[in-house]
Amino acid sequence: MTTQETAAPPGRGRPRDEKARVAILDSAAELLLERGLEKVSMDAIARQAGVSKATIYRWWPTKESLALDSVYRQWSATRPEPHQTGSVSEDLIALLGSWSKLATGRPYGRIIAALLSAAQSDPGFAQQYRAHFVDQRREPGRAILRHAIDTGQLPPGTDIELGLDLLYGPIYHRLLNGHALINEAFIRDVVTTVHAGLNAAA
Amino acid sequence: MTTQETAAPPGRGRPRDEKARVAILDSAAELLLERGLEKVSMDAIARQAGVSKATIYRWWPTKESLALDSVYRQWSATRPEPHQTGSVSEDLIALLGSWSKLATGRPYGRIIAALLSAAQSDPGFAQQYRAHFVDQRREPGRAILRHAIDTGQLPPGTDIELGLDLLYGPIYHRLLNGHALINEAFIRDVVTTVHAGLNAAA
Amino acid sequence: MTTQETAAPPGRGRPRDEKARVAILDSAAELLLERGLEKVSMDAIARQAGVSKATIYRWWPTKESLALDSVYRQWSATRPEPHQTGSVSEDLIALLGSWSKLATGRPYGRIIAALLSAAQSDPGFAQQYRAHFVDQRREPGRAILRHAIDTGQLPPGTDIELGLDLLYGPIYHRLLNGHALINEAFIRDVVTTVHAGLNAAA
Amino acid sequence: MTTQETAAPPGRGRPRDEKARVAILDSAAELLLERGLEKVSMDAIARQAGVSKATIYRWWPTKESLALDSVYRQWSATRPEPHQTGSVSEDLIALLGSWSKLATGRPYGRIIAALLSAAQSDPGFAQQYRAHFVDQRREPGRAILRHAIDTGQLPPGTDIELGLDLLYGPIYHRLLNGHALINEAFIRDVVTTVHAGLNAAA
DNA sequence: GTGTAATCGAGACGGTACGTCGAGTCTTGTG
DNA sequence: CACAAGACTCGACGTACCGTCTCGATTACAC
Repeated sequence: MTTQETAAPPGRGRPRDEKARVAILDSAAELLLERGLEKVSMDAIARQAGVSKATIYRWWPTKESLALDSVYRQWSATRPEPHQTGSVSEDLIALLGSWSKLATGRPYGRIIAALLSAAQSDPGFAQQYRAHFVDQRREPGRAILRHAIDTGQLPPGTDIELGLDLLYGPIYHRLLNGHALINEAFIRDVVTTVHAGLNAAA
Repeated sequence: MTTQETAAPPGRGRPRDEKARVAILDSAAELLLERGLEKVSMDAIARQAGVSKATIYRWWPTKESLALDSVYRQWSATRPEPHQTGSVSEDLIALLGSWSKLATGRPYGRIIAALLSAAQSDPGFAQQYRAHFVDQRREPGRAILRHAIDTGQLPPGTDIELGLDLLYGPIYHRLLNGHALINEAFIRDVVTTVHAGLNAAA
Repeated sequence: MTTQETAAPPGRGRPRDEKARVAILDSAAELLLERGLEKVSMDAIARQAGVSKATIYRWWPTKESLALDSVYRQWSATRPEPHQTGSVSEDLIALLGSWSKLATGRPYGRIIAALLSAAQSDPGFAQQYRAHFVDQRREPGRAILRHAIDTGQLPPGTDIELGLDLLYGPIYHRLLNGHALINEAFIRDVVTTVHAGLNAAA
Repeated sequence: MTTQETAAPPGRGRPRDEKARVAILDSAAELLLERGLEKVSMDAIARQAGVSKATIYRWWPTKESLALDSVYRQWSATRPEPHQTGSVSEDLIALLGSWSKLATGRPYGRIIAALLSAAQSDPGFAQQYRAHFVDQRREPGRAILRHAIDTGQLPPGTDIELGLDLLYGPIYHRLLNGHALINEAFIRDVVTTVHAGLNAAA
């Protein structure tokens, strides 16, 4: 689930200090939200976590990978029950609404932007980023769209990946560019329009 | 149009060296495309431009602002005539298609991502970024949508800003996340679906 | 008297601005005494003098040469009449006393030290420094010693240059090292001891 | 004996790299003698020593303090046995002669001048300079003069500090001003005259 | 008066070094 | 082994001066 090996094999030597791991992730998250990725130094994280810098580097190769794990951990902690109402629109609005609330509730936007930026020049990191943040988020949406096709709320030939981009894209767009607010009405409008469009365009 | 003041009053003192200005912008663009923002140093840009670092800092406060001007200059150079066919869909496809070709033709994506990331922590820079890259891009789209409403191709109450987010969002989403290709079919699908959705949802 | 050519041949072109020359020398002296040579920038001198930097460089090749002229001008302004009493000791005490008062009255020490330091690596400047500060100061002392030999207050074979070093050396030593005070008693002791020594050693 | 703290308590953390310390001091000395203080950059010293600039700044706050340690180290290495012959004059000539040979053997003069200059504007540095170069040098001379008083070669009331200034001052004077040579004859003349003077003036 | 020639203020320029900061590595001793 | 402490390399940062250069504007003398 995280970037690095989960642990050493059985029990050779001193075992990994779990408290240190948690302290690092928590300190990182806190500092990242407070200052943003590029304004947070590894020394600061180490100091805040009461941990040696070497200990961080033993488990995370770069600041970015630590940030990724750190934020992912926070986002995973608040995983809301995807309440299936049966209606595509309502399910999507619930899904995207709760996620957008999470994303905009604290300054995650700039961490996401920084990770996104780092991913542009590092294919390996890009893959990790997508695995944790893109795929993980798209999967429940994909399930809802699939279910919608099965129940006839969307035509059989519907391009699910296109649909997901049409749903997530606009929200990410506003999240990153900040040119307009992300509120419930916007989420509702996006879902409604895309739903209608996918039905009509078939 | 650029970041800094256009010039001092009339002619007091030695005038700004226009050749240096162009050399800086060109060198910056070249290096940025080659390596990405964070891997390009001001020293490298200065060296490449045959210019002193102080001269760069005299006119651009940060590397980011230079990158912004530099990329904007390149994008402005290739401003294609938005050929109005009269059909919303065709006009939008032409607009978004030519832009996406420009954006994906060279590794602009990572520069955009870096600028976006910088904008998250600097409101002043965010405003500049939006003025140059967001607003500038949305305006022709906005014109097309307005015209579509006038000609009855879209219902009168259509939310234009929502429409623009639905059109640009998915493309930016793929550009930045790289989880799927941006090709003509995708552009066409986005436009078609959004057009249909805006008509149906009214 | 100064470092640079006194003027252009006859009168072709705009003549040198005398007010600027004085303003530069005065501003330099003021700033030098206030901050010391290495903490004073040419820009600061130019600003203070209400003069362009180029104007300074037109007449003085380096900051050091300007400092030399500037301090020399101040020291020359207060040239006290060397009142010949007829007694070697009294004449020397008067000479060295008035000079040491001048030198210690304001922080000239650090300017002298800086000039001295600059002279170590630049033979041309060293020569100028000596001409203005060393020779100029030794000459009246030399006259007194010569007169002392003529009047029998010092033996005929007295090494005058040695005597001058024995007189000036200790004062400079305290001026530069600051390990002990330079007061009238010290001057008197130096003169008395050296006078006695030169007489006894013959 | 040096500028910085000798070490951290016992053994916490990686110990200071002794090889780096020596390499820095040696490289500094070499470059300083070659070019003089102001023409040597910290980068050059770091490069020559095969060391990072940060490592230098960790242990020496300024270039001047490094130069001081560096030169002091060299001067300490060649500490000649002060051979007591019993004669004040001979002892002093031996002492001052060997020191002046050391000081003039290589271009230490300009480094001394530069340190002296730096000391003029920084009381803390001035104190360090005096501790290393002035006091350290005066002490053996002081011992000789004290012994001379004890053995009746100098009168009981002799002002030792005055004597030291009369001895060292002229030599420093010639060293820094370069208006005349420092040779054995000069040293002998200085010592003889001062010795005679101190005896006669009492 | 009208060149002609040198001056001046303003300020941009190339260059060099500064001293600092952060990333990531390495080297100790301790648990 | 893991880990705390902390020294280390590397490379970039943004700033400060230096000394040079282009401007346009001024001020004299020579014609």
